[in-house]
Amino acid sequence: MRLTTKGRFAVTAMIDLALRQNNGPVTLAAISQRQQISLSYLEQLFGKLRRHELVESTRGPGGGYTLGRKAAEITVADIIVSVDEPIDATQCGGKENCLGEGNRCMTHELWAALNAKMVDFLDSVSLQSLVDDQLAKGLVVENVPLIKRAISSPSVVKPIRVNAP
Amino acid sequence: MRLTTKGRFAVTAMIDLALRQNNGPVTLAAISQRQQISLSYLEQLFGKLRRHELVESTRGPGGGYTLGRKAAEITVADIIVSVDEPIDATQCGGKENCLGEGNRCMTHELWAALNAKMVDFLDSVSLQSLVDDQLAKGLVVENVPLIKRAISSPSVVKPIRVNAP
DNA sequence: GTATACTCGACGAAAACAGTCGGGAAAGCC
DNA sequence: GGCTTTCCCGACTGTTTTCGTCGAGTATAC
Repeated sequence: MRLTTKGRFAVTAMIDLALRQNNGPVTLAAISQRQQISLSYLEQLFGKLRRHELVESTRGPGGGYTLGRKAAEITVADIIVSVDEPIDATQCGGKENCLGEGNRCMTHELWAALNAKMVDFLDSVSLQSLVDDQLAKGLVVENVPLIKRAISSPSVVKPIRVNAP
Repeated sequence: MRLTTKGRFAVTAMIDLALRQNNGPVTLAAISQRQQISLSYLEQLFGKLRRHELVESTRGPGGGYTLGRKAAEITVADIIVSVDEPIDATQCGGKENCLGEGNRCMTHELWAALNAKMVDFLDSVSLQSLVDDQLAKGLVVENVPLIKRAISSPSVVKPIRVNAP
């Protein structure tokens, strides 16, 4: 289990998605704008999330991403493991006799206990609980009118691909 | 809160230290050998741990490191924070108006909840509890006689020098 | 004095991170 | 069909962090 800003981006984006998907699919461009994450980087992360079936995609106009399961059934551990590839933490590769000596790799053993504790913990935190935390804090999810068949509006917010420096 | 292999090394080394310090100070050379961590890298990590007063050092022959407090009073969060400098996780630097708009930085808010949960959790895991886990698992802290010493010896085990140039 | 062991700073290769770019492919709308 | 929207994918680049080395220095014990 590793935890970097990469995992933070993924978790943050997933909370954003969970908060807004009732209006239909959410585009990465919108998340990119709100969370100030590079669109292309989000694409990479969501590619992994999709392959792990945490989100589903819809192409074409009005498309975007939705959660693959209910928010209550997605855990933080799911998200972090999806984007931070496993790369098994033990340098011995799971073998028992890491050192030729009778002494097996102790590092493996010592770390395993804490690692298990952490995975258990992060697996006990659901995406829904984080969403609830936000709502309880009084966060207002403004219903940005996401009308599918809007009259041809003159004010076209064109999401550009390149983010501001 | 960040969690990388660096933190893992530090935690592992601290468990190793806690398991063996009853015989007196433990040298980094011994930890390096047992845990397969580069001696110089350990020196860097323990420099930080010492500056955070998690360990104490004793110079000279028979010297080494001992815990700065009782193992029960050292938490995993203490260790990880010591080696992984803070580098506050929010790109807004804690400011409220990250974006010029009325919308304050949402990323900060969304992440804060989980971050707090994790810090709380890691702060609830003491070094002692990890040590107990190991002992419960039947780990034998053999007093591996790294050198043959005379029967009448001081209470200090002298490990051999590992990295002879 | 000498061996031990911590202390400190500078340096460097390799990996991961964060972001970029360019092109595709499916879907909806005219 | 053509057009736009949006996801999809692989390759590329620059920066930061990891991980480790080296060399010199200081305190302590014998």
